[in-house]
Amino acid sequence: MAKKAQETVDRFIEQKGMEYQAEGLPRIAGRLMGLMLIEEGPFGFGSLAERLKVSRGSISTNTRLLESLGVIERVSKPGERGDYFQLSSEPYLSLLAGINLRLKRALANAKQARGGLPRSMKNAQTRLARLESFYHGFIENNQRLIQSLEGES
Amino acid sequence: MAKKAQETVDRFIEQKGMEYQAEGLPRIAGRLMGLMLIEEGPFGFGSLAERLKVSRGSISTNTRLLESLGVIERVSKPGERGDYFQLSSEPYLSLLAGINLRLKRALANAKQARGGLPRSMKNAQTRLARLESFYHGFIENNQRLIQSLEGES
DNA sequence: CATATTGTTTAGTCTTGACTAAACATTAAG
DNA sequence: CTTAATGTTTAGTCAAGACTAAACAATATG
Repeated sequence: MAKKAQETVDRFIEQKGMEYQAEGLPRIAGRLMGLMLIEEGPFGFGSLAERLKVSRGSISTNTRLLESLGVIERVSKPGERGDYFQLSSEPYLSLLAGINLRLKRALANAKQARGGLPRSMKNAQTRLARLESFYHGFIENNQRLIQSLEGES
Repeated sequence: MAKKAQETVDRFIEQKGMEYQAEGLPRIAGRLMGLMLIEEGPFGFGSLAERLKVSRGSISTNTRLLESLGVIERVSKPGERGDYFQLSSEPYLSLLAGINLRLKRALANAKQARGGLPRSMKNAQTRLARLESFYHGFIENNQRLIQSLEGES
């Protein structure tokens, strides 16, 4: 592979690591995503550990994390013993679903609170109603994006 | 205030604390947001420390964090020495702007990577293009939400 | 000036979690 | 059966950061 391409690949992997870290997720999970996005899978368990220079334990933990998020999947190769991993067919669908789940919980909390307040707390009622409307709009947006992604698959 | 209302208020504040923590932010920042959403401001610096039973240092740190996110603002009261805080007029605008900033950075990273890859890596090109399209859709959604919030203000 | 109030900064504690190395259980291969 | 391989779990280390108490600087008040 050309030197420039190799540099591009490595930089992208590290960038994804930093992006994940900025979102409060493990850096290694981000690097795994970066690798799987930019190189050809499926990837063997051991080869991931070697390639990213991390322990097998970290591969185990972080692949299971990404699996639980639905962005990668564990596959098997005929005749091969070990596990292999690859990007899910629609990684972003699962991601959006997870985001919406948390948003819906927050929305429910706000609604519950507003319901428990006396009518006299008018301003609080208004602020909570606005919060709910924001959550609602966000959730709707995501839902639309989910449908458009489902449409093109 | 009715006992039920008080319980509702307290529960909401703690819920917001947990929500913030789940997003990787300090719990106290979430509690501050919860309080300012559900009770009437502006809130004095010292009263915040007492009300939430945390140190003044924590109030200082977390109010400045929320200020930097644009969701609360520091105000002054005529004749009063201390600082007061209240929810910004449009807290969610700033929040959305911050999200879009990070998304745009990630989008730029993906574009840069795709540009640095040889044409021969066709599948990688496709995967990155899809990633970019996802980011693009998400950013557009947020932008639309921002405009609708600006419209109703 | 002396004292009190206010917000920030600093020093230190404590918890959390990311990560590694090694032990482990399971299963395949010889 | 023995050995090797594979993935998970465990024990332990390390760093990051949330939080507190106290020192601090600045300013108002008497």
